[in-house]
Amino acid sequence: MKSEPSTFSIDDLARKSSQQENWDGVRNYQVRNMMKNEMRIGDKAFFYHSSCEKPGIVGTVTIQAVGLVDPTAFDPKNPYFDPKSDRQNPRWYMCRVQLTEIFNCLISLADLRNTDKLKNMQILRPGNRLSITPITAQEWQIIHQLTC
DNA sequence: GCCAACGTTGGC
DNA sequence: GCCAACGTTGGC
Repeated sequence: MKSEPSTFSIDDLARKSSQQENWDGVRNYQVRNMMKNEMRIGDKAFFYHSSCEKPGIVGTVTIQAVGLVDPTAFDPKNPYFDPKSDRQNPRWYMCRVQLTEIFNCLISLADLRNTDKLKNMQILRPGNRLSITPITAQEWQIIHQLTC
């Protein structure tokens, strides 16, 4: 799960007293469908910092809730406001994540690219623009072996 | 700031 | 349903 650390970093998540946060503001249909239909409570995800000086994986989260209506779409003052979504017929959904691990060191994008067994990961494909992408159990294990 | 690689929009 | 134009993402 990608987030721009200037908007919401893993440290921001750690500062929450509950160490939980709604993953709101997603305005992409494929990603919405993942949060609405494919994610399951208890699923684990890597937290990835994107569009920053050192892009890469900084820790892991556990999914606490799935398929929640995203209320930011209803608020005209919210940057993620979408007039085409209304409470009777919501267009956008979110999930809720809980902080699980913060890695001692970053697993950089270069580290991921340099790992042969990860070369088919969706996030490494050219033009990948989805803020959430599925990974396999094997990829989960291999990435954990890159931690220090 | 550049640019590739998308996704979205809207006219037809 | 097609497709051009436009907007966004995100690494570099």
